[in-house]
Parts: sequence; C-alpha cells; structure tokens
Amino acid sequence: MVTLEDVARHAGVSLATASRVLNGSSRNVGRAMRERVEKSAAVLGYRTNVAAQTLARGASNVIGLVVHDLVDPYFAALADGAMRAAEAHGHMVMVGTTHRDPEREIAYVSTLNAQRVRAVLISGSRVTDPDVTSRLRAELDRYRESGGRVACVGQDLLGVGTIAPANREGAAELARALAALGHTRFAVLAGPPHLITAADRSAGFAEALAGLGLPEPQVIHGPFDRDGGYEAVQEVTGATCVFAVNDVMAVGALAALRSRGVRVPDDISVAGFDDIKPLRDLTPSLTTVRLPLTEMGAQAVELALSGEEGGEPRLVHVECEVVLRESVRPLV
Amino acid sequence: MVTLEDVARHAGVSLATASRVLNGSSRNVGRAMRERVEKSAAVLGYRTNVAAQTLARGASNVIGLVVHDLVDPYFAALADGAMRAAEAHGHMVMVGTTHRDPEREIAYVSTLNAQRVRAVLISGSRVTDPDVTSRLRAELDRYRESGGRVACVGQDLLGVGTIAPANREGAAELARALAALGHTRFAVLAGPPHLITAADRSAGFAEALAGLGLPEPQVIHGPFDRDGGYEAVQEVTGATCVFAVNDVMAVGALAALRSRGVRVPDDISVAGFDDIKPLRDLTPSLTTVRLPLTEMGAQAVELALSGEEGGEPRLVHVECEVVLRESVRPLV
DNA sequence: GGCATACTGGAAACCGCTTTCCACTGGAGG
DNA sequence: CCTCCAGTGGAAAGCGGTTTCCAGTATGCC
Repeated sequence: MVTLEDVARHAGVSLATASRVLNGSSRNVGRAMRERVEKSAAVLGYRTNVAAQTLARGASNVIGLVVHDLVDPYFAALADGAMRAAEAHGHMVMVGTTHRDPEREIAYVSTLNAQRVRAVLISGSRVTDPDVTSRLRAELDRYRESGGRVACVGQDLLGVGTIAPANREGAAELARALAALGHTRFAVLAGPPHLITAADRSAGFAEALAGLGLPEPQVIHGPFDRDGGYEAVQEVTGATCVFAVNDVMAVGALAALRSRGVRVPDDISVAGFDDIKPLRDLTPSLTTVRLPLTEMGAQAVELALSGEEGGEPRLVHVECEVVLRESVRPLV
Repeated sequence: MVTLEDVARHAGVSLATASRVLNGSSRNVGRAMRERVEKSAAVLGYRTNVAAQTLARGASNVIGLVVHDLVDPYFAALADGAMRAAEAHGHMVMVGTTHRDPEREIAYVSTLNAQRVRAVLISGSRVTDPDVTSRLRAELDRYRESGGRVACVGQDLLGVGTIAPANREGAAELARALAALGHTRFAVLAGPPHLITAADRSAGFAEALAGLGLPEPQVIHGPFDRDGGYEAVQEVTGATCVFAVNDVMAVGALAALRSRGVRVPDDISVAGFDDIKPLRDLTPSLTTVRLPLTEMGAQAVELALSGEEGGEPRLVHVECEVVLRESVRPLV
C-alpha cells in the first residue's frame, strides 16, 4: 500500500507539499516540485486513501441514497439522475434499499450517518404512521446536527429540503382528462392506505371527480407494486376506466386483464402514474401522469448539497403532466 | 459531533473499553462496564465514525459495484442481488455507472480503490479492445496488490474471480429450440462487434445453426440497447425468426415491428436473451434465454468476499435456460 | 540599499478509532 | 501460603491524510 509519505519521500519533498499537489489544496506549489510529486505518484501508483482524507477533512465525498427497490423503474430512474448529478460534483453514491420496510429506512440513515456521507437522499412515499415518521425525523435531525445535509423526494414531512411531486393535482388533472373523454364510472387501484403518495393520488382523483359532479370511484386497496395491481384489478366491477396510482400497478392490472381476456382499451380503459421508462414498449401503451424522475433525482442532489442557506428547508414543487396513450379510449 | 472519547468520558471508562464495547472486538468486557458504555452511547447518540474506523482497521465495510446503466433491468437485477448479499455481510454498496464508457470503468476502479472498498464488482460485457482490457486489468491488479478483492460478472478476461454466463451455449440451445419449431431462416440483431457478450451469443447461435446444416443467419450490428434493437430490426429481410442478443434489444425490435404493423409471432418470431423482469408483462410475452440475474449479483459478492484462498481465481459457470413464450410460433 | 511582502516548503498537531502491550485483580492449584 | 494464569481495564502508538504555523527566499517599491 503506497502512502502519501512514500510519494513524498520518493519525490524528495515534505508530506505537506505532496498533499498539496495531489489533493487539491488552495495553496500553490512551485512548478518543479509539483511535477516531481506528480511523477512520483504516477510511478508508485499512489491512490489517495479516502478514509484518511475524510477523517482529516471531516467531510466525505459520498452521497447516500435510500430507495425502496432498485428494480422498480421509478427508483432506478431516480437513482440514475442522482448519480449523474453526484458525479458532476465529484461524489460517489452509496445506495441502500429498504424493500419498503420503514425500519430499514431509519437504520440506513443511521448507517449513512456513521459513514459521515456528505448528504443523504430519502426517496419514496412517507407513511401515515406518526411514530415511524418522528423516529426517522429524529435520526435525520441527529445527522443534520453534525453537519449532514438531507433532501427528500416525496412528501414534505421530514423538516428537510423536499422535492414534492404534485400528486394530488396530477391525479386530479388526469381525472378531468378522463372525464372529458366521456368516462363516468371509475375504479381506483389505490395502493395501501398508509402510503401517503398513494393516498394523495387517490384523493386527488376522487376530489376532481366530485368536483365534476361524477359518482365516487370504486376504491380498491392493495400493495403498491405490480402484483398488487394484478390482484386489485380483479375486484373492479362496473367501471369503464381504471386508475392505478402508479405505473407498476397499472402494468400488473394490464396483465391481469389480458389474462382474463378483457381487452384494453376496448372493454375497459386503464391509466397509471409516474411515466416510468418501460411503459413505451407496452401494448397498449399506457396513459399516465408524467413525472420527470431522472431530473427529480438530480434535483434532490442539488437541493441537499446546496443546503438551506440561512433559513427554512426549501420545498421544490414538481409539476406533472397528463399523457394520454392507447390504454384509454373515448367513450362515445 | 459526539466521539467515542465523549462516550468513554461520559461512562467513566477508557477509550479502549468503549471501543471494545461498541465496535465488536474479540475482547470481553465486563457486564457492568458494558452496560454503562452502551447507555452512554445511547444517551449521547453516538454514531461510529466509519472513516476513522476504516483507517484504523485498514478495511472498510463497503463494496463497490460498477455497472453500465442502472435503468437497464439487467443491471438493476444484478445490483439488487449484490445489495442483498452485501447486506447479509453487513456491508453497504457504492455504485458507479459507466454508461458504457470503458474509460469510466477504469476510472471507477481507481476511485473505488481510493475508497479502499472491501471488494469491487465489475459487471457487463468485456470489450475486444486489448488495450482497454489490459489497462483495466492493470488498475484491478494494483487494487488487489493492496489487498482488494475483485469479482467480475461476464467474461473471464480480467484474471479475477468470475461469474461467467454460458452465453455461447445458451444461444446455441436457443437456436436448436427455434430450429426444432421449424424455423430455418434467421436474423440476428447482434449488437456491437466489440462487445464480447454480444459476439459470443451471436456466434453461439450461428454455430448451432451451422451444426444443424441450416443457412447462415442474417447478422445485423448495432447498439446493445433498446433503440439499437429498434433500428436493427428494420434491416431484417426474409427471416422468419429474429434473435436479439439481449432482451432490451428484443423489446425495441418488438416495438419497431408493431409500429410497422408486422405481427409477432404471426408474421415473424422474436427471441431475446437474459429474461429481464419486465418481460412478463409484454405482449406478446418474449421468448428468451433465462439468466438468474439476481443470484448472479449475489454470487459475485460471495465470490469476491471469499477471495481466492491460496490459488487461482475461481470461475463460476452459470447455466442458462431457454424459455419459450408467445413471441415465437412453430412453423408448420 | 533596505524593508515590507508575497510565495513556497516543512514540521507537527490533529482527525477518531483500533489494538498492542502492560498492569492489576482474583481464583485455581500445589 | 505462594505461584500462575485467565480475565479485564487502561495507556499509547499508530492508521494516512490535512492544515496551521513558521521560516526562508525572492520580489517590489521607495
């Protein structure tokens, strides 16, 4: 293991000088020395010991990202955006996947705190359980007290900078768009009641319907994933249009309908939410509400890194956009 | 920032004792002391400084994973498996995405070396360029000389423990299965010639065909991604069956055919390779060669962590399995 | 020519934790 | 009763960098 001291000795300079040359200091080093050091470093194959650097500097160059499931295209896109932004800052990303267990979310914040990461990014829906939320908050607060930076993608419930998608409004807009096509009887595959993202989208959708004087949708709860959509759609009765509160559920619903010989959109229309990448290759292509996932991931990094310069944590609202595709047809 | 020393002082014990209690040492600590220390740590909200720990121990608890693109379900599944296995060992995973740039692959190994990660996992196809390969190898060697462990998912070209999918054999088996259905005129969407995975699959397929006395397939090169498949399939002429060397390309091909009104499998059959997760929700469902991606990710972690106990780097062959689905139909 | 003023290089104090070595204690064994 | 040893707590030397002072040198200016 070649250390900075080895390099310094090999170059015939002091440790301080070698450090200044190799690890971006503000101090200038004379041209001759600098070249000697760089040459020695190359010859010896020196690699900075980041752990030592982190310890000495008191700040690391890694960003922690907490997601539910990397295989879910939603989080994959978020992670991709975050990693691109992180790289632009010269940071690496350390990922923790909770597989939807809030306890592990808390545990990961603790672990990332121990790693003294530069920033922590929390993504995915918050839950209604106030106990879980306050414990997560406490853990985040502890981290921030010691100089950590945090950003959240989802609901503004953690007292930290937040990228907040307009779930309610997006769902409402979708409802109006679908109603404009003539649909009146809806079903909502609403996900679990305790997930705020799911609840918000479901509520926004129902409210918009009510605002139009349309009957209440049939609401079916279930898991927030592909299989949850698959199961939930089986219980739909009498609706002409189904809204799944996220795309992966909608994909599951599509599969279930297909396997039962129900044609989409001829027999029933289906819409989702998020506009995840793989959607475009589905048949029929899925109507959805578009969220700029990659950008959101990148924004979260910027938000966390910029910190809340003297004041309140910032709240960034993200607009959604309804995208009508083949899975929905107008009712004549 | 509360340090171990703060805890020790608060508990009225020495630094050594506090360390032994809080960070799994082999040494025993008396019950009374132990409890005092644990209590103090909890009260003060102590979090180990992993950077300091890494420096002192000379070994970190993070694993580096290098992938091409997290949004690609292939790598997402690999990463998922790796993260599960890593967690079982109490490690975290740091991810680098190269977006298919071999230079960044090398750069990431260097960065991960600087981080002194416990192990580095390299995934994705190797390239034919010997210069790139040898430079990557050199970087890996440097890392291993200083005690790093490496595993690779792909071709055994790096001189490190490797999880090697049976690309050739899998493709050959697929060719025989398709031929058994009566197909004789094939096209191969072969990806870029310099990607060994693509080349192996393409070659295995063609060889099997030759072995059966069938005519050579039409080979079309192009990018290894979804859009590459989309474009390449446009050039197919006169084949009854198209083999895309990976699933994402096959998905692109399916989309292109659909948009041109070509029916699959009625007008033409399509097959892919990998069996990525989102496949099951496609219409038609895609015939492919199944690879246990999640397990491969986990195996890579185990392989790297276990090291090459006194000897040659290990080579783990991974079997593939042909999965016939709707996108292929028998030719009467 | 003399002196203030950059510049630049080096010595050494830390960053927070691990671990080796030492010292001390109390009980087993002779 | 003394010796030996297992068991446990503490002091202190690193781990590999960063950075603050200090000192020496060359430069600018009057």
